[in-house]
Amino acid sequence: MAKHDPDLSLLFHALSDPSRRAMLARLAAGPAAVTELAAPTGLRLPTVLRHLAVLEAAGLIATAKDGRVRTCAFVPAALTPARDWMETQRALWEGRLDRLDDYVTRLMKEREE
Amino acid sequence: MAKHDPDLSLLFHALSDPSRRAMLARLAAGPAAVTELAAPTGLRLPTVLRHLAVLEAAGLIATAKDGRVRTCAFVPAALTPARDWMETQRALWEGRLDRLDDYVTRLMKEREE
DNA sequence: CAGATAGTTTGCCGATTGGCTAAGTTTCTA
DNA sequence: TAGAAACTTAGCCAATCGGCAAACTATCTG
Repeated sequence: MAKHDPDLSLLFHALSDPSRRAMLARLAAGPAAVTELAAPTGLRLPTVLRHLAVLEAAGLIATAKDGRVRTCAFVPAALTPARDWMETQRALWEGRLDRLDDYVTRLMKEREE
Repeated sequence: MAKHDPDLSLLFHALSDPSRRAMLARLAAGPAAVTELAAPTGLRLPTVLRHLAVLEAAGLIATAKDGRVRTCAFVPAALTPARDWMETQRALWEGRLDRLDDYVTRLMKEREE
């Protein structure tokens, strides 16, 4: 129980840190340079760079270097696997309710006989 | 940049482990006892208990002890903050596109003059 | 060319994580 | 009531995490 869905693990892990979520939120409003992302966090550049590496490994951002400036951009499509997984859980849950419903209905019918 | 949304951090962190996701998936199909959850994972009971503690701290499951058996149940509503956060990011992103669109439109108009 | 700018790499630190074994505790059940 | 069943607690371990300072590498800009 460990090898499956490594992407999903990377994704949820990337989202589990407030600083990373803050950077993502900033990037969702438009691309930004590393220093620009670091400013509001109060974190040092090396720390920010590592957060960005985590986000990039999860596919949540894409970066490119132009001159001495690295520009980062949000990749919203990366969120869909997470959304899909949660939706699957909900569907499973609803399926369970349906089956419970069926069960109850069957019980009622049997009682009628 | 650390105090905000502690719940969201707990939530995403809880979802970032494959064993925990597997347990949640099992629970989405209906309540189960601790040993029952442990079986398919290949993990020892103490390890499973700690995973369950993480899930419960995130509000993703509720547990209750009846006799010597602890029964665990999925709490699907706990997923909504995560879903909402992702939806907010998407909305921000779309807002950005709209603004880009406005910008382009304005440029075109200026060019016409 | 001499700074200043913007990243980047390296290496350290304490805290947290995910795993285990061993040794309880509580609750059935024969 | 003796033993099995089902957790539970305590404590250990290696690996990862999130943070930092210091030193280095490019790339502008005056």
